[in-house]
Amino acid sequence: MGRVQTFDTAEAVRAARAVFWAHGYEDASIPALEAATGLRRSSIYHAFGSKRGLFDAAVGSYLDEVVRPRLRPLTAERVEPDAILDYLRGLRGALERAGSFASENGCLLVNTAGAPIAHDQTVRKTVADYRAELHHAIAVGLRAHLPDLPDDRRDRLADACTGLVVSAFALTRVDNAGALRSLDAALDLIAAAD
Amino acid sequence: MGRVQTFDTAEAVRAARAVFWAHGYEDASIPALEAATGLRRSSIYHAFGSKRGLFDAAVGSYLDEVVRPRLRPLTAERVEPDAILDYLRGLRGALERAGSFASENGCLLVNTAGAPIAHDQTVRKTVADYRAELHHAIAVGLRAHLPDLPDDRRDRLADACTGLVVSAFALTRVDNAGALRSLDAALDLIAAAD
DNA sequence: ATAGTTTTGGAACGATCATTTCAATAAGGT
DNA sequence: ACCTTATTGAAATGATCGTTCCAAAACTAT
Repeated sequence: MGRVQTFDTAEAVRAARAVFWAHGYEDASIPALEAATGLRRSSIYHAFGSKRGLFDAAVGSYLDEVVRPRLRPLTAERVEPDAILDYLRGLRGALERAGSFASENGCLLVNTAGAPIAHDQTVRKTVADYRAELHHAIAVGLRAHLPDLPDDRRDRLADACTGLVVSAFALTRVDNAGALRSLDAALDLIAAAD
Repeated sequence: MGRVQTFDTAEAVRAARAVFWAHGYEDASIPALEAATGLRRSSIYHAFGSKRGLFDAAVGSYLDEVVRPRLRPLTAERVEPDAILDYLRGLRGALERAGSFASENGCLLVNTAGAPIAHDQTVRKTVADYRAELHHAIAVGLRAHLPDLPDDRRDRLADACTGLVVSAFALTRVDNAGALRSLDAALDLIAAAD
């Protein structure tokens, strides 16, 4: 055994994640990634192989540390009846804070969906899987909130809520007020289904 | 008067528009724009000043030739009761055709919303205005379809439909089926409000 | 035809991009 | 303390980026 890695991989990926999140894959330059992670090119290439490798790691970290923790109350063993409302309100709160990272940058994966790198097959699948995961969590949350709603109606309501969450993410950077209206519309739909 | 411009400006802008639409602002290279328009750099820079100038022209052309024609039946003097349904179904039809330009590339402005260039103030406003225009047209269409619906309820329904249209555009490149579900959810909401 | 003006082709610009290379450095394991 | 192996710093690679420049070509107006 020789020298051991001095930096924390997860920490470096988190730092890179923020850069990709804010600037997108193509505009996240190696110098910017160096500055954010505190690593030199050589270390980055040694640890992740390529810019793309680092991006993939960042996406994995985003799913594990950002997306899924937020979704957990909706997918846990026992789901509280108001978990879906808490989720949407929590998201609204995050997007509401003017100048916050979330309100300025939305969702890493939704941004990616419209970016050039989305022509890549693997990336497409990642984003599509993310949408499915989001939809599933929302559907489970709706079942706990509205146990008497027929399955097909609940699934349609989940489609609407999922779409509205996606649109809030897609819009927030450019039209924060519009993004909040999307989330309010989702909360309204759920209230109306009671 | 000297030599007159040999190419058709509107035609060149249309060609450039397709490049920006498919690849995004930052990944639309000058060589690609030259190839698409059939113009040399010098002509492009002479006519539009910069890549950004060409992009702005492309966005204007997109609004005038793509967005507003589609929205016209919703904003005309007389609005047919089913105009809003026709709009959503027409959009669905366009996104449904696998491999079509629309299904592969969504909306130029929604893609732009998540791209790096969206940090530019002017671009932000353009996209926000677009969303407002879309929302207004949808609200007018809903008024013709559901004249008895109270104003506040109609406005909320318009928020939901607008958001779902945006999410369909945001998703289609990466998850076409998910995009269609968003539009179906919008059609469902309108049907349920009858 | 000629003069005057604009467009155009082609080459060159400096800047920045992602990636590679390699020697110097650092830190286990023995 | 030594040897081995991995990490790191720094410089260089070739490619491509958006932009500029200028002389040659093209066309209108007189």
